[in-house]
Amino acid sequence: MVPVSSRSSKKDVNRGSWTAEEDQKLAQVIEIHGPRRWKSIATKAGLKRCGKSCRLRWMNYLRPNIKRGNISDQEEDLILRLHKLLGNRWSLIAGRLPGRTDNEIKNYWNSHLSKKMKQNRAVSKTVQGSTEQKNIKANDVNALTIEREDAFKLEENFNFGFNGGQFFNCSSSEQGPLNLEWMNKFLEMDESWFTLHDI
DNA sequence: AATTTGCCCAACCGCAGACTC
DNA sequence: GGAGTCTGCGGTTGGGCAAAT
Repeated sequence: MVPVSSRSSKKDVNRGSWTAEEDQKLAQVIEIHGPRRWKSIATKAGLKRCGKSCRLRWMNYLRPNIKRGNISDQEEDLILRLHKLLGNRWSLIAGRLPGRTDNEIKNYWNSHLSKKMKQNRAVSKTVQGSTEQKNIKANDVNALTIEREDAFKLEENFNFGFNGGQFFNCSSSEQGPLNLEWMNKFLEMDESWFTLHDI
C-alpha cells in the first residue's frame, strides 16, 4: 500500500495504509470505550485519522473473529445465492457469512464472481439461442440474474412471513457452520418463491 | 534481467439515513 | 421540528505484487 505520508493532502490527517502502531492505539481505545463515537476514538487514540477511517479499519481488520484467507466453496455458493436474492447489498450478505466483512465480499465479488457471472450468462445465451428459447424463465433464474426490484419484493415477502429483521441483524459472532447449513436450507425457499411467482 | 500487464484488496469518497441537541 | 453530527453503506481508486512477455 501507499506510504502514509504520500497520500496526506489535508492538514494533519493521515491517509493511506495503517501502521502497526496506529492499529495498536486504536485497539486499545476501543477496548476501553467500545466501538462507537469514532471521531472521539480517533482523538483519544491520538491518531491523525478521521473517525470514518478508524471505523473502517476496525470493521475490516482489527475486529475480533475476522476470518482471513480463502473463501470456501460453501461460502462462495452462499454469496452467489444471497447476491441473487439481495443484489449488491454487501453488508447484508456479509452478515450471513461469519467473520467475513462487506468489503471483503464486495472485493471477492468484483474480482472473482462477477467474471463467473458473465461467463455463465454467455453460456446461457448460447444455450438459449440453440434451443428455440424454450424455458427462458427457468434459464434466467439459473443464470443467477434477478432484477433488484424483485429482490426487494422477495425480502418484503419473507419479512412478512417471519422475523426478517432478526434474520438479517444477527451478529456474526454467533454464527457457525451449522448456521451456513441452515442458511442454505433457507435459500432453497427462494427457489420455490420464483416457481410460485412464475419468474 | 527488465519491463509490462493484470489482479487483488485496503482504503478513500460521497451519499443517505439515523441520531442528538 | 430543524440543524448539525455521526454512522453505515456501496462504488471507486490506486499501490503492491506476481505472472507474462
